[in-house]
Formats: sequence, structure tokens, C-alpha cells
Amino acid sequence: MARIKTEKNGSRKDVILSKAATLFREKGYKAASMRDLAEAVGVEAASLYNHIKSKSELLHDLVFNVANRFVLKMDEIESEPISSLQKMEKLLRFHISEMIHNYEEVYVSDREWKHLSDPYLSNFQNQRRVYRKRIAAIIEEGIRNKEIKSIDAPTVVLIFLHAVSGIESWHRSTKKINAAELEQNMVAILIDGLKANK
Amino acid sequence: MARIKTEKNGSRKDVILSKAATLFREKGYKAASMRDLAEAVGVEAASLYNHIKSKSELLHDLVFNVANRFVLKMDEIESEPISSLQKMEKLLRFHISEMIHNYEEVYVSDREWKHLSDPYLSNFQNQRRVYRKRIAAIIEEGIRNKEIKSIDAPTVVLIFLHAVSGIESWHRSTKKINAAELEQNMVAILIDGLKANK
DNA sequence: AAAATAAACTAACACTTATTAGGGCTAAGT
DNA sequence: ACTTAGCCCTAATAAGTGTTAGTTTATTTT
Repeated sequence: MARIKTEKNGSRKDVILSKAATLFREKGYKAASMRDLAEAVGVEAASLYNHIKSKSELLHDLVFNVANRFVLKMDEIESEPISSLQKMEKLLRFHISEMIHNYEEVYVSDREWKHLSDPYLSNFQNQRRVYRKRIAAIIEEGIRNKEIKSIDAPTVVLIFLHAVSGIESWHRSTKKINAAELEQNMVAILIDGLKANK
Repeated sequence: MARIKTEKNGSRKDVILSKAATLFREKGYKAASMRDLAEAVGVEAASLYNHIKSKSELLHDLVFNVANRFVLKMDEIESEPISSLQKMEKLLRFHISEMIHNYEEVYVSDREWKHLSDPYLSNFQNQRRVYRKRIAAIIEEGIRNKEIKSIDAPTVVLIFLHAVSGIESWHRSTKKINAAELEQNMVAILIDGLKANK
């Protein structure tokens, strides 16, 4: 009877969560079955329930872990005494870094949150809306200070967030440039695109 | 016995396809059941099979309809005697317009193609790869001509494509700016971000 | 070593899934 | 008026879903 092998300082649930992230990314939450997950973990499907409450709990945990990290970083950036453009750059670099180093989770959080069920669904949507408003507020401040060109802030937010999620393609690409270079290129295009013409 | 009501010049299959697009966008391909679709169409699930071969055929049709439109437009733009930056702008505007006016289909094509089955899956992935390379080629030409700043072309493609798919959020947003304004804002950020510093 | 706990197993559950078969209604074409 | 073909129905099927119960095996604690 082969037990689930844990990393040190990690619970068996962590192992399951990690495999679930990969599986949910590859096949989508709905198409990934508990039997698939069990196979990936190396155990029978029923055995998973010694460690988790339900399939939906897995999604929930993944999604909110990610969401919380982003909110925390936003708190930090907001309170720093730097220009709006610098804030945007910091935020952008954080998003890129998250997308590179916690790919599976972040991707799942981004694409599969639809399958959350209430009250978590509306909770998440709410958090997301607030987060976007906070980004928009930074941009609008930048526009007032004439650092950022006069454009519709929500549109910038939308471009910003989705552009970053494009790193997904980079991840899958075979001949990829290195991570630092990718980051530099993205910053060059997006932050330059924001700057007011002088 | 309530028949499927068609628009003039449209088959019943077209009605089903259109409802399927909406449903696949809302719930995802896998989570959208044929019973859901039947209800949306106003008929029993089994009756759908008088008009379609399978659920997967629906996805296939939607995805390739969209893909073909994009390839066709690319052919057109490539052969025009205009600068690379102008080509990029034209392409961008086309993507935006498609995303605005054929929202459901384009969105499904973008997010749900994973659920295609071979040989259609690899076929689609191939088409997609080629399409991206064609965009990259335009950008690289622009870099050689010093119109576009010297950056990694695949990265630009990635930003470009995903930024546009962000229009999804605009679509759902309640207080949205009008479509023309949205387009102008996106062009301003992305095309300006590309321009070589003079 | 014995007892207690944790974690795996097998078997089964109640549902939902896409899809097929067969029959009847209805409109169009002759 | 009669046939034909198109369309929809009900009923059923086989496969797949998440999850629970009960039992057995491994590990940890006493």
C-alpha cells in the first residue's frame, strides 16, 4: 500500500493541492476527475477524501491562496512613497513573477474561478472587482500628476492584467527567452505605453 | 411540439451553434451539458441530434469558423503596401472589432479549444502557431526598419493577443465606455508601446 | 509488544453525462 | 388527398461523475 510521499514540512493535502493545480490547468476544473487526480497522486480516488473535504474545496483553496497573495502585495505597494508609474511597474513585475514562479496556481485562479460555488464565487468576484479598482486608482493618480497619458483607467487595467496572463504561452513555448529578459520586455512595452508624451 | 425558430436565411443548426457559443462561454465547454443547450434552444436534448452530429462538432465548428476569419484577415493585411506599424495597428483593430462584435464565438475559440479532440486539436494548435509566427514576422520587419523598438517579437505577440482578450472584462462591465473609445485607448497604449524612441 | 491513530483499500451509492432507437406529429410536394 | 421527409418526442443505454461506508494495512504512541 503506497502512501503519498510528502516533501518535508508539507502535508499530504499540499501534495494533492499541487497535483490538482497541474491537472486543473491542463484539463480544466470540470474535465479533471477525481480519478485522474488520484492517479496523479498515486492512490485510489476514495483515499483522497482522507485529506480533503471535496473537489470544490481544492479549487477554493487554490484560488484564494493566490488571491490573498495579490491583495497582500497591493497593500504593500500602495503604502510606498513612490510615483504612480513606479507603483505600476512594481505591480507589473510582481504579476510577472507570480506568473512565472507559481504558474499552475495562478493560471488556475485566473481561468477556473467560474466553477467556484456561492458564497465563494461572489466573494471572489467581489475581491477581484476591488483589486481592479485599486489598480485603476493608481493609474488615475498618475494621470492627474501628468506621469501617465490621459486614457481610460479601466481599459489600462484590463490590458495590464490580461497581458500578464499571456505568460502562459511563454511557459509552454519551447525556445523561450529567459525569465528576466521576458520581464524586461514586458515592462518596456507596457510601462512605456503608459508614459505621458513629453 | 415547439420547433426551433430560425432567423431568415439561417438553418436550425445555426441557431443551435449560436446558443452553444453563449453557453460554452458562460459555463465552459465541459460544464455545459446538452440538456442545458436543449433548454436554451427550447427543445428536448435528443432532438438536437437531428441537426448536429455531436457535442464536439459544435465546439469544432465554432472554433474553426473563428480561426478561419483571422487567417483570412492576416492574408489581406500581409499583402498591403503599408508600414509594419500600420499593419500591427490594422491587425489590432481587427482583433478588437472581432472581440466586440463576435464576442461569444471568439471567446470560446480562445478559451475552450483545449477540449477539441485530435486530429482537430493538433490541427488547431498548428494553425495558431503559424498565425503567431506571422505576427512575429511583421514585428521583426518593423524592428529592422527602426519603426518598432528592439524587443523580443514573440513577447510582443503574447502581450498583444492576450491584451485584446481582455475585452472580455469590458463586455461584462456595467459602466463601459463606448466601443470606439475602447479601441482608441487600446491602440494608444499598445501601438505607442511598440514605437521606437526617437 | 499492545493499543491507537492515520491512511490506504474495495465496493458501492446515487446522479449526470452524451448519445441512440423507435415512434408519432406536422408541414411540404405531388 | 396521400406520401414523404423533416422534426420532435419519450425511453433507454452505457459510461463516467463525486462521494460514502466499511474494512484492512501501516505507522506512531504508549
